[in-house]
Amino acid sequence: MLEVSFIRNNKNKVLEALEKRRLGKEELAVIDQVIALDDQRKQVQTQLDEMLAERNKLSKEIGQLFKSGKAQEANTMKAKVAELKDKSAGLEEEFKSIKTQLTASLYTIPNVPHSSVPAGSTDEDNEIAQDWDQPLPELDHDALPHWELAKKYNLFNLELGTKITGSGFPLYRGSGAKLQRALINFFLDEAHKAGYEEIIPPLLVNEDTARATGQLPDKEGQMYHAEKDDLYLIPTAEVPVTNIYRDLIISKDDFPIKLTAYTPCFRREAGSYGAHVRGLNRVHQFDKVEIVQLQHPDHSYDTLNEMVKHVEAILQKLELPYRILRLCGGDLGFTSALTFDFEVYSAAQKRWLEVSSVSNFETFQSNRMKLRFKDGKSTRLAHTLNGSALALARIVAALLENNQTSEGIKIPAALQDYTRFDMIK
RNA sequence: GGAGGAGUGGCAGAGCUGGUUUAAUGCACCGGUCUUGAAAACCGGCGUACGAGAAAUCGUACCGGGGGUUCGAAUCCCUCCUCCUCCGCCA
Repeated sequence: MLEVSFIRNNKNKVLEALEKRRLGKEELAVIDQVIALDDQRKQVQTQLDEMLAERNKLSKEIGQLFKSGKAQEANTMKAKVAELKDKSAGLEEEFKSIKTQLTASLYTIPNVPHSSVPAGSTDEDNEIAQDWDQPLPELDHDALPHWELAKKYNLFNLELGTKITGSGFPLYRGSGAKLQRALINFFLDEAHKAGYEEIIPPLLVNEDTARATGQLPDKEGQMYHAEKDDLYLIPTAEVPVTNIYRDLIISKDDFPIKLTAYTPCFRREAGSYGAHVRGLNRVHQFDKVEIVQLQHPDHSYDTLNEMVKHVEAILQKLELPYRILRLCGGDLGFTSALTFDFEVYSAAQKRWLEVSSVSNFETFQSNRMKLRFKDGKSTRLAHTLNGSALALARIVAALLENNQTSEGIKIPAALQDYTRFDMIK
């Protein structure tokens, strides 16, 4: 979330930025509410602090009086302090209530978009930052979409997933399962070569963790919730991995911190059925290798760029046609300041599929999770970034479709070391 | 799951028969003196957040989380969480 001090000092900038996100007048009004609440908070705190100081002082005196045997005087003073206590109790209530309201308001304010974020409302307004400049693959007219290929070569089975769990939980088998494992190892090795430390995090997280990265409050609907234990299944490894550094003050010299993790990801994706979500296009459980970086504010955009290049290099090795989108204000995630989406071309479906999202959250997450660093004498919030490198399900869809031949499905050269086969037959 | 023990500042570790403890002390860390340089020694500094103030500085809160008793709580009570030991179960 944004810092109140930032909102106070940059009110107009914040308002302009939020307009870029296409927020309505009501949502913009929250900025003034926040400032008003903060004014109240300060006023009440000043009064309360004075009262408590007085109480502390008198209590000490009472102690002294008892020690020197002046019980009579001490008892009169006790009554006085008791009175003071009643007043301060009321004030404390008020203070807590204001702070609760303030926090609740702050939670509704999304991140300020970076100046380079284009105006726009929907995904149609996203800017193509880097287009695919070669001809797109053209398949024979009898080319199959990946869900048909899956049946033909026995690679994954959606009906079995539905039988075991429900729709959107694919079951991979045979070469399909091997391909999945190969991709995970390939992605992890690429991250390792780029200097990321590998993490295997818990897949269930508590409320504090989900709140720190921005999944809670308000986005409960996205996550599966194990109610009995009040734990959430992670929608991305970003959540547990970034939270490693929750409530920590690190040194400036620790930057950059680079972490990677493979995890399954669970997303409820309520209410989306139809042709455009067939096969692996949109599922409730998918595998993903995530990269996370913590960086000094002065260098986070260089880091974002580096992460974009990392994802790009992987897609090139997989020989997949891809393009990079700069998300517009309306499509930008709640917590992000700047996001680049990667899409690969899936040749049988003849459409672009989102396979990665690389974002700089600046201090939005670090403020929530109190992730700071020492910069000389001052303590400052760090910048957090993350990106998918990469999400598997749709990569698999594109690989299968684009590489189908009459003899079988070709495996890209870079992956053959991992699959140990060069063709799915 | 059963029984017992424990959670204190970056770490170690006192305090826990409630009131000069504003959390002792040591280590680590930072600055200084000394030294050709370093080490050692010595001196000083050394948490976070918020508030008041031009500033110096002062104040408030925080001893696992939450609540309570009291004029006053690290210290007493309740509750939750976590860790350790033993027993049981188990990949």
